[in-house]
Amino acid sequence: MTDTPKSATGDTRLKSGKPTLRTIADLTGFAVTTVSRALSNAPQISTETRKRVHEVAAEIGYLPDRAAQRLKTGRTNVICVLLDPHEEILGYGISLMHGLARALQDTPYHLIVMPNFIDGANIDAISHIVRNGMADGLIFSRTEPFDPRVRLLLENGFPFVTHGRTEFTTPHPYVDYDNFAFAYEATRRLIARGRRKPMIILPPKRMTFSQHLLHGFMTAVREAGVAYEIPDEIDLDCPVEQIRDYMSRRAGEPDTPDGFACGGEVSALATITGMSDHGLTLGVEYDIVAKRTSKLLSQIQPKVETIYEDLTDTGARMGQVLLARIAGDDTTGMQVLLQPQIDFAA
Amino acid sequence: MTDTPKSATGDTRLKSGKPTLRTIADLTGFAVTTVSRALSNAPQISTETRKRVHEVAAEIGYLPDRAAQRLKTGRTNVICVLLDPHEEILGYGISLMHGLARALQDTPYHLIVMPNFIDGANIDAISHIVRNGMADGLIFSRTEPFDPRVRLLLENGFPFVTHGRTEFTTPHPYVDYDNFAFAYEATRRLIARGRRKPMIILPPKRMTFSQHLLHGFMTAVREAGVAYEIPDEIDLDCPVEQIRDYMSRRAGEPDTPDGFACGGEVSALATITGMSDHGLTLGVEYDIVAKRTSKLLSQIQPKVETIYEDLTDTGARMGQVLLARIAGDDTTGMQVLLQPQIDFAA
DNA sequence: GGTCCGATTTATAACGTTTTAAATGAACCG
DNA sequence: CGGTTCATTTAAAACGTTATAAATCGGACC
Repeated sequence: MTDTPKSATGDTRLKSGKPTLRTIADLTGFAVTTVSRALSNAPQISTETRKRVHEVAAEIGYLPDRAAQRLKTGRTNVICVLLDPHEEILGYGISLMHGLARALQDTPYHLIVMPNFIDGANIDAISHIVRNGMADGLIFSRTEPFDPRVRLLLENGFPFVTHGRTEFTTPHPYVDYDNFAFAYEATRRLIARGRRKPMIILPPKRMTFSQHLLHGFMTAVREAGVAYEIPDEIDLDCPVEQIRDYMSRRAGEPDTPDGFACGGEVSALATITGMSDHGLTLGVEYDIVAKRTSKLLSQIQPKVETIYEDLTDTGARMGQVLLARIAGDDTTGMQVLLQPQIDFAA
Repeated sequence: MTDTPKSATGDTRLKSGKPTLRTIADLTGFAVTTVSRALSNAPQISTETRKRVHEVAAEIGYLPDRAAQRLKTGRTNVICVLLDPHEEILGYGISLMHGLARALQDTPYHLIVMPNFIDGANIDAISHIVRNGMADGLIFSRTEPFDPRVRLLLENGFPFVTHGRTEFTTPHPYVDYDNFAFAYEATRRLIARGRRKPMIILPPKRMTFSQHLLHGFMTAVREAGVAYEIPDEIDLDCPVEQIRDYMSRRAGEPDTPDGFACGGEVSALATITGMSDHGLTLGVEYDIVAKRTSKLLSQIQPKVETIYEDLTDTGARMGQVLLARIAGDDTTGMQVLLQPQIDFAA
C-alpha cells in the first residue's frame, strides 16, 4: 500500500527546483557525462545529441552550478576589483566598474569588489586572494613605478590588469590614459590663451601617472619658454578645503599663477573657489584646463576647459584585456594607452 | 629502487599548496569529520580536540574552500548589491559599498556587484539571482511605493534590505534616511533666513522618497504660510545642464523663488550656476539648503547650507540588517530610519 | 569470421566540504 | 559480568560538476 509507483523512480524533475545535469540526463536518456560534454561543445559528441541536449537545457532553464564547477575545475569565474578609498568622489570607481561589468556581461564572470580601507596596504588583501585562489583575475588602479602589488602578482603569475603603468622590466597588462599627452595639451592650451605662468596640480608623487603629468607639463612649459609653478603642499588626493585654502593663500601673494592644469574636476572647483577669495575671476585673470571624468564640471562651470577621460570605456577595456590574459593569450597587445580626445579644430 | 618510502604515504602537506581539512586530519591524526566539527565548534567535540585542531589550522593557515562549502550547504556566502545607473556621480554607490564592505569585513561574505544598465529593469536580474541562488542576500536603492523588486523578493522569501521604504503591508527590512525631516528642516531654515518663496527639487515622482520630501516641504511651507513652487520639468535625475538651464530660465521670469531645498549636491551647484546667469547671487537674492552626501559642496560653496546624510554609515547599517535577516532573526528592528543631523544650536 | 578502428557514449572517480548514521570505548548500573 | 548509557570519534554518502579511462557498436579490413 505504501509503495510508490515504479514509474516515478528516477524522475528528478520535481525534486527540488533547480535543474541539474542529472535532470537533463534523465529527460534525454543520455548519461550525465554526455550531457556535460554536449553542453561544453566537446568534440566527440554527435551533432544531433548536442542539439537535443541544448534544446532540453534551454527549455528547462538549466544553469550550471557555479560552486560545483569551481570546485571541480579550480576556476572561480570571479574577477576581483580593488577599490581605493580616494575614489569616493565623482564616481571614479563606479564608472570603472560599470565598464568592467559591461565587458563581463555575457561571460560567466562575476565581479566582486574589495574596498581598501587602508591606503596602499592592500598587499595583504592581494596575497590573500592569490594564495587562496579567491578569484581568477584582479583589477586595480593608482599604480606606483615599482608597485609591490604588481611585483607580487607577477611573481605568482596571477592574471591582473592595472589602471596605470609601472617601471618593471617585465611587461604586464595595463590600460592607461596618456597623461603625458593630457598635461602637455592642457598646458599648451593655457599658453595659447596667453597665460604666462601655468601651475599644475599633481597626484601624490609616488604614483606613476604623477610623473607622466609632470613630464607633459614641463615639456609644454619649456617649449614655450614661460614661467611655471608646481605646488608642493597639495595634491589631488588632498581634502577639497586644503586645495581651496592653498589657492586662496597663493592668490594673495605676488606672481600668482595665471593658468591651472588640473588632474581632476574637484581640484578645479577648489581652485576656482580659492582664487575668488581675492577677487580673481576664471576666464579673466586666469584660466583652467582640467581633466574631465564626469559631466559635472563642464556643466557647472562651462568656462573651465576640459579634456575628457572616459573611465567607463577604460573599465570595459580592462575587462577585455583581463579576459584575454586569463584565457592565456600572450601579453602582446595587452598594454593599452588611451589617447585624450584632442579636438584639433578648436 | 623506484619505491617511495612508506613513511611518506598519506602526507598531503606537500601535495599542491592549499591546505584542506584532509591536511589537518593527517597532521593531527583525527578524522576529517572530526576536524570539520572542531572548526565549526560543534558541540560533541572534546575541548582539547577542538583546541588542538584550531591550533594546527591556524598554524598552516587553513581556510575553508568556498566552493566546497557552497556546494554542500547551498549557502553562497555572497551578498549582491545592485547598482543604479544614476549613482555615477558624487560617489553615492561607492560610499554605500564601503559601508557595506565594512559590515561584511569579518564575515565570510563577499560582495558582488551587479550594475543595472537599464533603469528599473533589474527585475530580471533579481529573479535570476533568486531562482539560481546566486547570492544569500540582496541590497538595492531607490525604491518605489509598490516596488516590483520588493514584491518579488517578499514572495520568494529571499533576504534583502532596501535603501528606501515601500508601501506594502508586509513589513520588510530597510534602512532609510528621514527625508521628511530633512525637507521640513531645510525648508524651515530657508524661511528662517527670511525667504518667502521656497522651491524644492525632487527626485522622480515614482520614488517613495520623493513623496517624503514633498511632504516635509509642504508641511514647513504651510506652517509658515509662505508661497512656494515645485518645478515639474526637472528632477534630481536630470542631467546637470537641464537643471541649470531650467533655473536660468526661471530666474528670468517674475516671482522667482528665493530659496531652494535641494535633494542633492549636484542640483545645488546647477541651481547656483543657473541663477547666476541673471546676476542673482547665493546668500543675497536667494539661499540654498541642500542634502550633503560628500565633502564636495560645502567646501566648494560654503554659502550653501547643508544637512548631512551619511551614506557610508547607511551602507554599514544595511549590511548589519541583512546579516541579521539572513541569520533568520525575526524582522523586528530591521527597519531603520536614520535621522538627519540637525544642529539645534545653530 | 575474427580483428581492429573510429566514432560515440558511458561508468567511475574526484574536487573539499557537511551531514547522517554508525562505531568505539569508557563508565555506570543492576 | 552483561547490558545500557553517554561522550566522543569515525565512516560513508552526498552536493553537481569535469576528467580519465573504459565500454559499446557498426563497419572496414585482411
